[in-house]
Amino acid sequence: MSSEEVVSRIPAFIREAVDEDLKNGRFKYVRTRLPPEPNGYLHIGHVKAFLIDYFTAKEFGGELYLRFDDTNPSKEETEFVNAIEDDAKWLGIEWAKVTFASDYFDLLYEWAVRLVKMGLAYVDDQTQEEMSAGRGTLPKGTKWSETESAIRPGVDSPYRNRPVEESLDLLERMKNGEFPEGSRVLRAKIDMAHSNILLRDPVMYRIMHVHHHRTGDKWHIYPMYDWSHGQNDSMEGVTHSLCSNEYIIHRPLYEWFLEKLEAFPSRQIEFSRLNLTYAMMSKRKLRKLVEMGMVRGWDDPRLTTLRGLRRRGVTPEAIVNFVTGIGETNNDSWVEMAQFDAVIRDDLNKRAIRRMAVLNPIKLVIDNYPEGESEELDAINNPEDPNAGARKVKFSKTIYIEQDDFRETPPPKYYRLYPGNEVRLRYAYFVKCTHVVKNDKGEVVEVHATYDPTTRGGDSADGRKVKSTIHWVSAEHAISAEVRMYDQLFNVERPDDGELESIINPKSLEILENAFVEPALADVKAGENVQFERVGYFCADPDSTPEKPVFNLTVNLKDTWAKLEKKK
RNA sequence: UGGGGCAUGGUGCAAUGGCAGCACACCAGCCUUUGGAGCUGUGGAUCUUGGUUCGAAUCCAGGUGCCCCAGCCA
Repeated sequence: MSSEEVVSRIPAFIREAVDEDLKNGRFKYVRTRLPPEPNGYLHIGHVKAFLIDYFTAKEFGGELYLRFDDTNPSKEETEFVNAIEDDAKWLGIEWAKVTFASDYFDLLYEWAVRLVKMGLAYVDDQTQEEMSAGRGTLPKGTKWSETESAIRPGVDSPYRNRPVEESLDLLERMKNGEFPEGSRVLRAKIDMAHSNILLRDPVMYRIMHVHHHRTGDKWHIYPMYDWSHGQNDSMEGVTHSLCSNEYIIHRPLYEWFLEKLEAFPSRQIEFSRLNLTYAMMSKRKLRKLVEMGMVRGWDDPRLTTLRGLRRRGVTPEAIVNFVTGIGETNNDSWVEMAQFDAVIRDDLNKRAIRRMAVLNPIKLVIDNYPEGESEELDAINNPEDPNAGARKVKFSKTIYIEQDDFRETPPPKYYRLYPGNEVRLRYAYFVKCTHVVKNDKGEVVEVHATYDPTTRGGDSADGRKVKSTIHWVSAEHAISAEVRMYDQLFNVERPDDGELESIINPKSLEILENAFVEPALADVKAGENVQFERVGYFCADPDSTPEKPVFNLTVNLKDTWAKLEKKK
């Protein structure tokens, strides 16, 4: 009946799973969680998980918890907790409350004691090497393809059947800090011959004499991911624990613990991670890029960190539209950056005001325009948005135009300015090129033209047409600006594959110091989106000063001519 | 080699036994005071081999390819 269709932001396979759980009574409500580890800044790869969690809760009338996974104090910092929260808020994610894995350390320890008492966990005194060998696997670093025979079954640890009381005592003393790091661990007692290696008595606690950003020096043992994540989900009453495909093999373990403990049966559901061509998602390499100074920081506009995208001028709406638009499955996939660019353009086309800016200026002198005079012309702020209003732009005898908009000898299909050709100056007049002035080296330093005063505003009274409209700024009135032009940071499509030094694009940043923008941009605020007509979308950078605004290229406009010319 | 996961135009996603469709990209054209935006159109895909069925992208069996796992990381 209704022509309106409710558009879901989550994939069918998740919606169906949640529906089923609600129908068959496994759950009576929906609660999801975002589990970032506070050891780095958020990038667009995280956004996919964030949005699936957020929209799953939202569409089922449930709630979302933001839970920091701070189980490894040697890697995590408070700085990142705040940054992640800020970024998620900026994105528009809303949560019912913020929690920490460390909030549950006490209860988790009680649960571990229960498992020991049930005979389902034990303290193991083996060295790491002994444990690894006992697991029936090859040394770290071995490629699966180099394994010549079937994987061997594991061998029980000599400590596997030690008395419950002994494990209990040892665990207590591990907690109290009586033993050196690496000397003992608590392991679940599952099955050393299991075909899924994760179930060959996985480690639950390891000894770490490390200060924790929230619990201080209280703990000397810290839980592993598998002995924390699912338990926290359950303790918080999280119904659906949505994560990436790499955790599929962890699911049996996730379920084993909760079943044995007869705890709230949170359900883990997986989906594939987002890969974006020409983007770096590896936290380790992202960090290296920053530390080596290959980019200017975590918020460098060339990075697909949330902070980088924000500084570049990408709006939260564009990010959400993009990520929900590509859909989710269990397929490995690489989404083309061009698709992201298209969404960004679509978003900015509707919201960005239009201004004229000349990035690589060359002087155009209008010989028949009166010396020393100027006038104001009407220009609209956004043809896509009538509410954006209009402005005045100053026009005078000497203006700057783009070097690209003039050729002394035009190639075929070139419609812009060249000797003898007439073009329209946007919102101003028709001008016809008469001659050029060159320097000693034979380079054109000035273009001369005459204008037709009857074409004021850009329309000819006699109905004559021009094939091209170019942008300009009045030399006398323009504001000097710095414009930062960005290109792909990497010269390979899938940068996670290669070594950083060899795949980095040395020309990913070009700084144009001598750009000019129209006076209406004098009071531009950092973060403001603007389209430089015929060039691209830009965003005012925080580095801007009242004397000299700085702009970042967000994304260029589609350039049919550039494509045409490239083909030649 | 053991276990697990995934295969639909160039890319990403639909089609839940009944005409293989959408978006991005590509190509051609229309329109244009942004060579922008918009509009129209063309081309191009079910990994493979069998089977079940009136009918298979979908179900079954075999094969092939790619990805993940042998941290006291998450």
